[in-house]
Amino acid sequence: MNSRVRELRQARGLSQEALARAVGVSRQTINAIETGRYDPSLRLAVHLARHFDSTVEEMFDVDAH
Amino acid sequence: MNSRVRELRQARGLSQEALARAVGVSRQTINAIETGRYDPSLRLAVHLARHFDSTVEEMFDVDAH
DNA sequence: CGGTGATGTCAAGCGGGCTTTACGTCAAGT
DNA sequence: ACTTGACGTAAAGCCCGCTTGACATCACCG
Repeated sequence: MNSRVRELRQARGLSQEALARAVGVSRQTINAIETGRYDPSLRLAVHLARHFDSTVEEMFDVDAH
Repeated sequence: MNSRVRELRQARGLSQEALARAVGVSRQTINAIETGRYDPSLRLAVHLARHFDSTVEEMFDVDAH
């Protein structure tokens, strides 16, 4: 699933680790989502969207691939 | 996780089975989500929100419980 | 050159999301 | 009384989301 996590994270100058701590998951989880290795849970997706003042629909492209 | 799936489904006069078919999952999955036994995946949550012309954030209360 | 931060990825393990199959209950209608 | 539809739930099994721990690479900087 494509997402704008990396784009938004970098736009704010955050490391994967800093974002991971901010949303309560491990650094590897953020990396896996950014590299498309797996999709976040609904809960994590909402937390990520909130963190970037966005919405789930705007941040995650459920239709890609 | 609380959701408005049951409320919206009933408002449209759909059975769990009809909704399940519409969003591409089993009837048991819809039932489990409505009864709070587990949370939908991000993909399914988006499909459900779309089906009801709503948004993920409006349909699912990630903070409940 | 040596150290540090950021990133990518792997492996093992746990629990959860979803499936199929299968029951049981209840309401409504004939 | 019987059937039918809708719902609730259980069990077994598969795959995925997430964890910790570990290792490698690369850029940058003293």
